[in-house]
Amino acid sequence: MNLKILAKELNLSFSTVSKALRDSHEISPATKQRVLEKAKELNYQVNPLASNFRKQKSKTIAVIIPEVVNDFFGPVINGIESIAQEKGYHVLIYLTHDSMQKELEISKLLQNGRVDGIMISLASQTSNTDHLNILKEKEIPLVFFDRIASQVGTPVVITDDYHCGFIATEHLITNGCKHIAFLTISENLSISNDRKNGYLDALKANNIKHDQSLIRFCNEDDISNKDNIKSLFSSNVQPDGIFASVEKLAVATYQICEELALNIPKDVKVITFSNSYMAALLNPPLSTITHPAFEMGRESATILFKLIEKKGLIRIPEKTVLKSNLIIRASSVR
Amino acid sequence: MNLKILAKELNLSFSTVSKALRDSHEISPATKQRVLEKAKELNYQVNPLASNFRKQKSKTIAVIIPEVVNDFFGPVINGIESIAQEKGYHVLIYLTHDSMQKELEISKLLQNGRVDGIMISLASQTSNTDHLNILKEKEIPLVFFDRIASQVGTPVVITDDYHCGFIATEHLITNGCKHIAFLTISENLSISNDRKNGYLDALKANNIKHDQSLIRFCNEDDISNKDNIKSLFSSNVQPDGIFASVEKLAVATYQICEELALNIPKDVKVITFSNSYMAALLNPPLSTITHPAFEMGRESATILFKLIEKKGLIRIPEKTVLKSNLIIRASSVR
DNA sequence: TTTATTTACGACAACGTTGTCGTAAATACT
DNA sequence: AGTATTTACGACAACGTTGTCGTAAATAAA
Repeated sequence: MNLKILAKELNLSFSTVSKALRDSHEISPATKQRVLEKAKELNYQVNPLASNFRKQKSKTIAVIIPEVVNDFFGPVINGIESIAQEKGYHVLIYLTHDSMQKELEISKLLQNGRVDGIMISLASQTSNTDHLNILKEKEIPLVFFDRIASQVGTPVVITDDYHCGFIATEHLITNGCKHIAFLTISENLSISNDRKNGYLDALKANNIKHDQSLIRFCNEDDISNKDNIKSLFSSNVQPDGIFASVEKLAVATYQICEELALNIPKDVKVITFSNSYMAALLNPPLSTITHPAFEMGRESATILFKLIEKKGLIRIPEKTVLKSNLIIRASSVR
Repeated sequence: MNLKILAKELNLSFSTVSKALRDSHEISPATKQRVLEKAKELNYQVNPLASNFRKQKSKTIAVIIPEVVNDFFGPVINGIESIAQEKGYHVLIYLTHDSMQKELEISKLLQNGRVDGIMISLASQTSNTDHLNILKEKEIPLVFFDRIASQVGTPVVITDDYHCGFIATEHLITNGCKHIAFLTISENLSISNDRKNGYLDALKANNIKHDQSLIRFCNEDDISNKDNIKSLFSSNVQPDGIFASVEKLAVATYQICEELALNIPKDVKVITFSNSYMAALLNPPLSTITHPAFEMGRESATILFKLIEKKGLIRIPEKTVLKSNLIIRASSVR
């Protein structure tokens, strides 16, 4: 089933049929009608491979993320997909598992017209962005969200991580914490650094001397992370507050506290970045800074499609900042 | 940059270059070497749109799922992606949001060669499978996982839902429950029915009369679900055990119990199907039946690729059953 | 009526690749 | 030496669509 067969059935040239199907003004309404009916009758659908090739457009976007087992990236994909579906685009998913090498390989796959645009949230191991600069040079529409690389010079969508780092820390201080530990996952990641800077500035603003040993870098390995956190409690300055920059570190903290028979929030208060709806059901209910993940997906997809459609080369704001939500629960109040 | 330009640079015909790049036996090692070097130098990469079109293969598979914000479908995608990446395939994601209409539209998009194969987990609203039979008739490789439609006659990958329904119910009975409510989400879904049948048979095997009012069908609306669950406790037969077939219903149950000042597990015991790693941290820790989600993704992707590659038309087992895990925690023991 | 313009369609050339086929030259077999 | 076979490459025709261009016929303008 293709245009030629359909055209033969209709006694029309296949270019006429093609134009009729795409509602070209060159074709009379009567002919369009005939063509459309016959197409429906024979269940004709354009061959997307041929069409994409001819137009050198794939009607597809790529989403590159570190992982998908996660209450943040899930809703982000959801948001992206909702916009893509509206626009008639298809969504490819690529996982980096926080590896720069994987991210590099994936970028290479996307250099050659396979997709019309790319949305990416960086791997935590990504320390340079040459591979992304190449995409930018090839003029492939590119949008960063959450874990961004602003130096590439494409639109970015983020949350107010610095501010949230600041107010979450201040919240702990207000609730009596003097020794607040900060658990983070990467020295490369924009979000980690923004959150950390918010934390540091909040300490400074409240005249609390910052203790480098209270900042702990964690990784993918749950066991070593737990050891890392546990060692906090056997050091000179016992923390009375823990600020986790990602959910899994808060969960690890809960487990360590259980193990060490430390009461949350009496002995140590906990707050974390997290999008889990189950935080409220934990024992005790966990205070969180919650991202507008779905909106972030929608917002960044919307920007990407503006880039793709380039309606008269609109200027797109370089940076879009969405507001996160501080949700105070029992784990962080006295 | 394309084959023609590359060929001109090398003083070779473009078909020779094409063959050299694909390591054809028709080309001498020396020439291959030359071509490969030049290709690298000029950073030549095949145009995937042209190549896909010519070969009528997209090197892409589609994954159709109800939602992605979920501790089950996340790891499934992860598993699928890990196999796809190995095989050099790309992964398209489509969300149905449990709507049959969306599922139908998506299937239509995939009828025409856009993908080389499809993996699907049915929408809860899907009540007939004509749209999937069409895909099957068009001989597009198709694999169902978890929420299957066995009548389509393609390979399916599932867990032992009936058995888990049985043993989870029996576990509650062993712990003293006499009136066990079953919370489910759909009358169409294979998994719901399998789980329910396990539940019913366990009751029968233990000589407990089954009370139809203890089976509650829930939907997408959290508020009406809560009302539904709440009404359980104001009926004649107060349940002393709740078996939720999906996590969100267990969470709703926790909230209702909080509201009604019912103690879990003293007043009512709770067990649920769930893949959340946070179940252990709830108050009280929640007993779960946990699926091997990652393995299910890998297993079904592996089967799909066998179908795609059809190495000598291998026979593929119609049904693959993976074992789920019953994890007993405080919420269900006396 | 003559000339300009619009309408409605067909012919045809891409898009970049892949695979089949043809064929000189080189090598192997009688 | 003559014939058969292999090797290594080039020519070329697809794949199905889209968009440009050309052109009869129909309509409008003069």
